[in-house]
Amino acid sequence: MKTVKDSNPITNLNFSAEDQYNPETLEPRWQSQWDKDALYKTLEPKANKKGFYALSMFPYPSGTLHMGHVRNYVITDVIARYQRMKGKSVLHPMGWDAFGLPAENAAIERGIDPAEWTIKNIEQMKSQLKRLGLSVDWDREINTSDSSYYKWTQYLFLNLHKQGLAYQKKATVNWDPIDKTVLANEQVDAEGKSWRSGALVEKRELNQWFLGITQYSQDLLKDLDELSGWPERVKMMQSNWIGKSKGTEIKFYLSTKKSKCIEVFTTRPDTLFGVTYIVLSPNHTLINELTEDKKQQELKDFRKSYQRLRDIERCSDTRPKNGIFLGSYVINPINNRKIPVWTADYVLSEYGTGAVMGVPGHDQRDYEFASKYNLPIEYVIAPQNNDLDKSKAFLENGLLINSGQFNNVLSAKAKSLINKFGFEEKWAKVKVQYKLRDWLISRQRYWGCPIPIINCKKCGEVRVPEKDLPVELPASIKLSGKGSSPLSNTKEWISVACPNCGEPSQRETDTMDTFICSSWYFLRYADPINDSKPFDSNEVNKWLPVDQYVGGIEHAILHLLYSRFITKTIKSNNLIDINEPFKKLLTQGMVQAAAYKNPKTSKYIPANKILDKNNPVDPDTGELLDIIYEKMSKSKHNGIDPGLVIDRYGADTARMFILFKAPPEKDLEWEDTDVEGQYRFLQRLYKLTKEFSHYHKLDINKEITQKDRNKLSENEKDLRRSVHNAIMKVTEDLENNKLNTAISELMILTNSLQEKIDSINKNIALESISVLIRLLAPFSPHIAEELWTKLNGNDSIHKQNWPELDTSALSKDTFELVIQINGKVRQKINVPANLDKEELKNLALKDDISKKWLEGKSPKRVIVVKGKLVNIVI
RNA sequence: GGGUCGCUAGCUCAGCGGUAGAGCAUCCGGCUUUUAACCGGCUGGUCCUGAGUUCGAAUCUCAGGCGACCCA
Repeated sequence: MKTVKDSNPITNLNFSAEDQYNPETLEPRWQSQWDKDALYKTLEPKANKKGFYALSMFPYPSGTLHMGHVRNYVITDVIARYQRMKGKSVLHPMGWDAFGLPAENAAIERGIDPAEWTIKNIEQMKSQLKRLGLSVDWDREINTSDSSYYKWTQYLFLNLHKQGLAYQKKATVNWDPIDKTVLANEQVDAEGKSWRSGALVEKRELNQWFLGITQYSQDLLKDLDELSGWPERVKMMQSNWIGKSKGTEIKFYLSTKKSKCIEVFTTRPDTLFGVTYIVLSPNHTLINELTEDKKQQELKDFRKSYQRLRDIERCSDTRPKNGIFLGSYVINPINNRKIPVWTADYVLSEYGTGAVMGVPGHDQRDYEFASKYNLPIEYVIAPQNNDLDKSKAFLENGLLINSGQFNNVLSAKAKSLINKFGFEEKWAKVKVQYKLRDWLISRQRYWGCPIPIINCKKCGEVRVPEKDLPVELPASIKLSGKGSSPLSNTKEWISVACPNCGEPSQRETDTMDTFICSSWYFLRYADPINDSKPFDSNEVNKWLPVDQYVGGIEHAILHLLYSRFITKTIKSNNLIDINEPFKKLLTQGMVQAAAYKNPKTSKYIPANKILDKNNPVDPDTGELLDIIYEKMSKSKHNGIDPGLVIDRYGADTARMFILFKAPPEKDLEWEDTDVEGQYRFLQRLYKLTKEFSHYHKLDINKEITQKDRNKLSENEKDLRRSVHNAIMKVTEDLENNKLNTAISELMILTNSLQEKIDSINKNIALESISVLIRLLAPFSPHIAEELWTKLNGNDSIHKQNWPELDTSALSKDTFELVIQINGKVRQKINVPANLDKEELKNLALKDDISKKWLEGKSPKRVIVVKGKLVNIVI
């Protein structure tokens, strides 16, 4: 169009309505065709070749698909489709994390059966999901709340029980007063609120089931090193969560009773001379014994106030610390000094030994505590170079002072000397401490996987025999949401004969944390309908580990840590070969949208009530509103329904937008105008191809011969360079999950194609279009398939090979040589590509510009970068 | 307080020693059997700041600023 007029100019022609890009009809048509052809059925990996496993974190079936889901599944889908075109057998499954509270809440609030509610929601979400055109093999769909699945969750639980990794103990637990259930620590947020109900969490003592994840602390930490395909920050978060610290356990014997001692854990044995008091956590096992009679009431009161505090708050550096003196003393083993025993709210019973040594001179929290209660502050470490500032705690390492035989020793050295000394004297031993706690899995809830244990008066806790699995949830029971576990009210279900002795016994009425269900689902996908075992090892070993796992950053710690843990326990049972379940991890960012907030009232105003989006005002008060980009949510009135976007623009546009707008791991801001931009891009490509196929009945399946290649015009060479440049860039970007820039490259190629299409050989044009739509296929599968068909391509485009890069097409005959004078660009000249350094130098020096700058003098220095520039230093 | 990652066009991002780029948006023009328009074109930049290394720094080093996340 731009240069040579073609006899058949193919732009600006008019087509009838049915020829317009119409995703509304085109997309469902292809979706049902793909279904009919079973196009996305999982193919067996070729012999001795591992398949590619592309996995999205499966959704909770809430009933409504939101943009976060769309982003997650589309990212994974692009990766799956790309790998298929690269010739891999791909496993790309989908399922439902279907147990959990919302179903139960629906039952309580509206009397709906949780199972029915769940199934209805799954149907609804599945049909919404299908509109996205995902290349999912739905034959492998799983549902964790279906007994065909949870039978095997129970089976795996029994294995854990056999290994001693599932056990009961009394525990102070987080009690959610709204949901009336126990929460794991991880389900309590930094503000001490339930992650689901938002209620302020309380403390209670109950008998609970735990999984012994702490037995794997070391492995879970160490094996993070294997995970080179994980984001650093996720690994760091896991590492922090596991929280390894090396330190010393030190015994402080009672001053009155030489046989009894308090053990404390410290990472700073070098400060032992500076201990001026000991603090027990308010729940410490020795606390009653160490409290004077007249202080018992005070202790009771103190504990009461302590109960209400949340862990995070208690340990916070900024909060005032409270404590009481218990009235007894212990002896510091290194200097035989008598020091008082206190209790305080800043010491956690769950961590370490539940007791700490107070070193106010060298610990911030101890310093504040000591200052508040007028306890002596002693300095035993001094900085090497500066003076010691006695107005605050000195936290760093340094030289020991006031420390007897250890004076003038450096902290690091002193630590090992004191450890050794204490070890010989039998009051110290080196210990590795982890912050990680065992995983509390009991839930006093109905809609979860029943724990397959029978409590017998004679035999104790007895495993349900494997042949009796699954222990099914009793159907249609009344749920009130009040009191203890709903299962404890189902008399018939509970009563059962002990499998050991046959005596009347009772079933366990707690159900499992849903995180257990989701800790092995990625294994089940490999063999989803096996009814004789959870999965066949051969099937698992064909696909696992997951090659690319995609999901939200909110699962950086819990779900991923639990899945790693369960995988390791299954491996130790020799059921699978893998040590780590997820080879590469992509944590996608949130989908955000503009929310309009009145800064005075903190109220969010729905967008449809705002007339001018650039200067939003409150429709009621006329006050100016803040525009904030926040995660889509009902309360902020900024949610955008994916269904409506697909109605209006089609799934391909929705996919393109969500992939293009930001790199996958970053937050994405929804912008209507940008969605339209994507729609226009697809429409332009559609029209271009459509018109081309209308005028040129060429065979897309025919290869261009080398002979023809040798006769290419400059324009044709340029286009071919763009084509292969796009192949290179898009491929690289896909390999690195840089999906946004990949789409940008597709646009660049489209523009360059459009510019040249009328002035070049039509076979070359067709070849370029063929490459372009194949590169587009993973991103926009429907339109790519439609255009492929329009061009009479063989079979489905999704069964085509990924375009191959011809690096020779990238090279140019000439290039633009930059001439710099003293590092500044002064001239650009076109030169042949094959010149060597000397020739380039001479060419540059001969140029008028250089002569002008040199004024007849010779240059101080000339730097030549081949294929790029010459820098003349004067 | 410590750590990690960012800061490049209005927006989202590439570039990571050698010519500052893409897409979208804006703006202008054209076309029309347009009305989710389309086509063409033009704008637009102290590459957060300062110092250093270098023939040459957006890129490397150091210091500072701002922001996000994690830990305390």
